[in-house]
Formats: sequence, structure tokens, C-alpha cells
Amino acid sequence: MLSKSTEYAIRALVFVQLRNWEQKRPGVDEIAREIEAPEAYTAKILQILTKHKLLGSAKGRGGGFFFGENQSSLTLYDVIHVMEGDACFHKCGFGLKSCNDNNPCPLHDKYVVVRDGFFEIAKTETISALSDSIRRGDAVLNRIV
Amino acid sequence: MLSKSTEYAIRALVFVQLRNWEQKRPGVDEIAREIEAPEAYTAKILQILTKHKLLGSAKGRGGGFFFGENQSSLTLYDVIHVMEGDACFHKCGFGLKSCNDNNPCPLHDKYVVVRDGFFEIAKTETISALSDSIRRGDAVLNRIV
DNA sequence: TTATAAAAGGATATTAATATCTTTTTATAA
DNA sequence: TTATAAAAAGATATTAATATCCTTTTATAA
Ligand code: FES
Ligand code: FES
Repeated sequence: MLSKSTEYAIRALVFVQLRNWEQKRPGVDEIAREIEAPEAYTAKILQILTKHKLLGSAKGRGGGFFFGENQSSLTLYDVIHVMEGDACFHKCGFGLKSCNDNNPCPLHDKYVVVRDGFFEIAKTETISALSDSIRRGDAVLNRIV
Repeated sequence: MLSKSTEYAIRALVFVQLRNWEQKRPGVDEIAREIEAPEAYTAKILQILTKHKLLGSAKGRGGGFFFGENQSSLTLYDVIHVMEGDACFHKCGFGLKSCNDNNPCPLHDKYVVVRDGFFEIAKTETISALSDSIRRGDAVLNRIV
């Protein structure tokens, strides 16, 4: 499971993308409201994302968050990596200090399939692809109730 | 990813099983040492497991931990359920308040495959099967280094 | 130039997970 | 019966994740 912070980050980025497509640059307040996350905490997460250049920001009047040229096809992996590191992609599912094909834990063979499956999703899914499925109406950004 | 507590629990149970097969009932100290977990914390985890009847225990001289009749084929699911609940099996991977096939988040279709894959492992793998693969020498309980 | 709007930064608070320590209960061996 | 070994229980400590609040910097509009 991803951490709450990572989930907030992903949803925030998706919302920024959706607004950017409407030529808008949402601010912290709007983003937090739309993704249903605490405002001050969302601000911290957006800070982390901009500090790591996953997202652009503009201070002052008319400011807000937006994607720049080279930020258009961020993968989930990029976001997870910045928010919580990539332990989830290489950790041993049984809790051993490392995962090793040649000296496996009893869960290794089966666990690796799942872990690699998630890695594949993370590496191929992009913020813009997720956003687009929402834009098209095929998926939702939040629950009505 | 499972919590550290859950990992300790699984490894502890596997070690108890291995020792039980040798007609021994290990105590907290031996278990903690073998699974490389803090002793007092391991004691707490064993308490949770015995309280929930996943494991038997005997107090006093010659006491220790062991599996009873109906505890022989514990699944990973049973352990995870007791240690951290089963959110990981039904939670939305995108962080929505619930996962819903008919009103999916943009990650749903792909995420559910991975999540269900893990559920399948958890429901089918048992402590005794894991232990047996160690007994046979096909897998290890811990890293030498 | 000044007031205002916005993000950035820093400090602090709260909660949950991990970890340790001490006392109590229970069983057994001497 | 007493000393000892062991788990159970309870209290406390530490660390990391989540969350809030206040101040500073920056940009823009009036
Ligand atoms: S060694 Fe445990 S998952 Fe690979
Ligand atoms: S709705 Fe998000 S994983 Fe199902």
C-alpha cells in the first residue's frame, strides 16, 4: 500500500493536470479541496513535488501550480520515488534484509510476481494518462459520497 | 507492503512451526533471536497472536509457543488480518474512500489485478507451507549477511 | 509604491507504529 | 513448599507519519 502522502501527491498532480488542460493554475486551497486532503498538509506535499521538479509553481498574485514542458509525462514511479522512496519495488515481502533471487525467502517466487506487476504499473502509468481517463469520464477523482 | 509487525509475526510463526516439527516449543528469547527482531517487541506480537488463537502458548517452566490441532494450516491472510486488518485487500490504490468496480478511480483496472494477486497469495499460502520450504532447504528464514 | 494574493519555509502538534521496561501470573522442578 | 522459568499484562519511550500554524518571500494589480 502506498502512504497517504503519496496518494495525496498523485491525486494532487492529477487535479493540477486537469485544471492545466483548462488553462488554469490551481492554488493550494483549490487542490486540497478537490482531492479532499487537509490544506496545510497538501501545501507541504506540493512543496516536495516542486522542490523535486515534478511540478512547476508560481508565487504571488495569479500564481499556482502547473506542469512545465518536461513534466508532461510523469510516471507514478517518479511520484512514488520522490514521496516515499522505492522500497516497495525491491523489498522482501517476508521481511528479510534484502530480496535475492538466488537465496529466496519462502514467499519470494510468488511475491515477486505481484511486486513486479505493481512496478510495471508504476513505470507505465502517467499522471496525464490517469488524468485523461478522468477527463473522458471513464474514472473519477473522488467519491461523491 | 506489509507492516514490520506483520512481517515479524509471519517469521515468528514460521520459526515456531519449524521448532515444533523438532518437538520443541521455543520461547520469546529464542524466537526473537532467530527472526532477528527485538525481543520485547516480539513478545508483544506473540501475545497478539496467542490472544487471537493463531498460536498456543504455555506459561511457566518448560513453557513456550506451539501450534495446536486447529492451528496447523494458518494462512498468511489470517496473520495479516489479525496484525493489521485487511485494508490492503480492499483499499483503493488511488486513495479514494472506497474501491468500486462501477465507479472506478483511474488506477482501478490495473491495480485490482495486483491487489487480487496478493490476496490470492495470502489466502493460499500457509505458515506450514512456508515453513516446509525452509525445512526442505528451498528457502531461508533469514539472511546470513 | 502599496496592498494583496500566493507559494515557500520553519516550527510545532498530534497520532500511529515501533520498541523497551517492569510487574504479575502461572507452571514446573527441586 | 520454595525457587525458578516462562508468558501475560501494563506502563512508558522513541520514532516516523500525518497534520497544523505562523512567518517570510515573491509577484502582481491597483
Ligand atoms: S527474498 Fe523475500 S521476496 Fe525475494
Ligand atoms: S476504485 Fe481505486 S482501486 Fe478501485
